[in-house]
Amino acid sequence: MSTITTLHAGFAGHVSDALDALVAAGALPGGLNRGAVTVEPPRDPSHGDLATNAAMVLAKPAGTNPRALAEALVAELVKLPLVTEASIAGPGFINLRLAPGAWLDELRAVAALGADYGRSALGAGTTVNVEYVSANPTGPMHMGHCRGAVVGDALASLLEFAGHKVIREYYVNDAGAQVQVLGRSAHVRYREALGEDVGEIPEGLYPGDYLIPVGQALAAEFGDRYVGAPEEDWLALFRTRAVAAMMAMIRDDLALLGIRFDRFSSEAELQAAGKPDEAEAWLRARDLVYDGVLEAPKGKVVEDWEPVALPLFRSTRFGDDQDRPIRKSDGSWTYFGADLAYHFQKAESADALVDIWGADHGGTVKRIKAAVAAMTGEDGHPTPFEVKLVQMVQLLRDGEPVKMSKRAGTFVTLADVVREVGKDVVRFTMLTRKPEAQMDFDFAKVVEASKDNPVFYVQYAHARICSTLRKAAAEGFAPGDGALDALGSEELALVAQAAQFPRVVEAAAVAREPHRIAFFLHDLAAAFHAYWNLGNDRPDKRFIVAQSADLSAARLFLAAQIGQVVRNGLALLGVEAVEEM
RNA sequence: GCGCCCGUAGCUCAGUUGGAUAGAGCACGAGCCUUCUAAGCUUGGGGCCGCAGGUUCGAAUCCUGCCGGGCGCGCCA
Repeated sequence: MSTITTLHAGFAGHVSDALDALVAAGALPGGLNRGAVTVEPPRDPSHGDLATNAAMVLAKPAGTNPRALAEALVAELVKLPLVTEASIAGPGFINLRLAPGAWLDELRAVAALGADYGRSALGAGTTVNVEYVSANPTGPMHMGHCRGAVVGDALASLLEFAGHKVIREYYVNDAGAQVQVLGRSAHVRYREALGEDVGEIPEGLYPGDYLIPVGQALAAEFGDRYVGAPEEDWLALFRTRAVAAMMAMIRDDLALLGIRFDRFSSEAELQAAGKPDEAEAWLRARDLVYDGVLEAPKGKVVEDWEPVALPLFRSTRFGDDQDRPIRKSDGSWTYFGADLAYHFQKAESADALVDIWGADHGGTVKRIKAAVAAMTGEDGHPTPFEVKLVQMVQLLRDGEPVKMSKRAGTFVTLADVVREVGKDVVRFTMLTRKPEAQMDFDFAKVVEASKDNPVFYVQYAHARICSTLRKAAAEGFAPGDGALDALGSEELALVAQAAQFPRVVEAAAVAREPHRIAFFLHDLAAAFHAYWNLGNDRPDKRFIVAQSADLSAARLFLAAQIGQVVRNGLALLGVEAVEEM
């Protein structure tokens, strides 16, 4: 790993050093918590290049006033060679102006670090398990799964880039009633493959054509052996084969989006290995599971409701509204009972857990958080666990909602959408909104090649850079950092914009919000396009200035590094940085 | 009835986790192509940050209560 320090990280350190100097001089008490101290660019660039709130947040605990502390801090900060001015503003902000050399150093850092520019050690090598998609293995992926898939995958990449080890995990729900239905559906297709006229697929089974090849494969393998046989002879077998086929199909769908998982965990295997039993025993020993009577459901009338004694997990002790059953009255595991054990299993090999769920599962967040808290928190340090809910995506075509019905077979598959608009468009679009907000996905708009469409806008910036570098090479100019002093304030402003990337990566990783990268890229692309257009009216502001090899080399070096930052950002989102459009 | 999420320009949305005069795109008005890609840029108007309190040096951001929208509320998955 390189020892190059990026600009923002460097100045965070400088402010910290200045505070240490004040402590050493007796001007500030030691041991203050500096967690709230920030060093970041001010919202209004006219205030300077960097601002810190250190004096304001430390004044009160230090027993002094912000102004006095700021003055002492300024006296330290002006000693830094790259600081040209340090001033106090407003309630006690300290604004710093930096020498051009600070930005030029950053530009060299981008070049030196290349694809690693923006990579952070923030995660300190701790392992984060990110579970996402986890679509039921009963059919192809549809658009309802898409957003969670993209958000989860981008988040995983982001956390890796921010210094975590990441496990990308898919939980295969291959143990519930729905896979029994899948097995029966496969049996119908199996009989059909053997020549039987099965007519309409019966109500309650999966009617999709995607099970036809599964039936054919079963027919080829087993002949007519299971045609008239009782269900207990074939259901487990057919279910297993059908699930395997569905998972193969889902992997193909995911591959279209460029998504791959490190681990597929099977609910059926989890149960076969006795994990839920172990969890129950462990919880019972601590009186966290007891036999109790479940309350009747609220908010709607259930006619056949009968109070029954069930093993309940005391989730109310950890903030849930109600204790939750882990087994059904027939003794089999509820989804929650197995999921609880599953999360405990995940926590054994990770320092933190993140689940990406659809908003329709929001009602079960409290119980699973309660379970993780109960099972990992005995030592007082529960495994950090977050559930990110992604809201549903409304599909539109020219402003009209696309009607979807599983029964009518008109649901929109992920594969169809990716084929129609492309992986990059799907991925970027899904990341241009914070996940917890509802979004529309209009086929007409997302393929539009204009600035209305952020995907093309960002890719266009990268393509322009590549095109410029190609043209320069053809004319005998090459990027070089030998005369970077030739760069002026407009160029340095562009560097300042790009230099935010490492900060944005860290902030996005901490917040688990990959969409921030997408917005950063849009802003950077806008800054680049604006700079580019200076050359329309003023040939002396173009990247290639025929009269000056030095200036051209410096500007091309700048262009190349902006391109590098765009590439690094797009890589996190899993979007291709096209070189030509 | 309860829980979770959302409410910011006419529309679609950001807002650096409590910072300075709240931003961008679309739409509307006015400009910029014998060009390194105009798939772009410049510029103008447009705001009770849902409402009301509270917390503090300081609130779109945190707390409480309302209002409006979405999702969910068997032993389903």
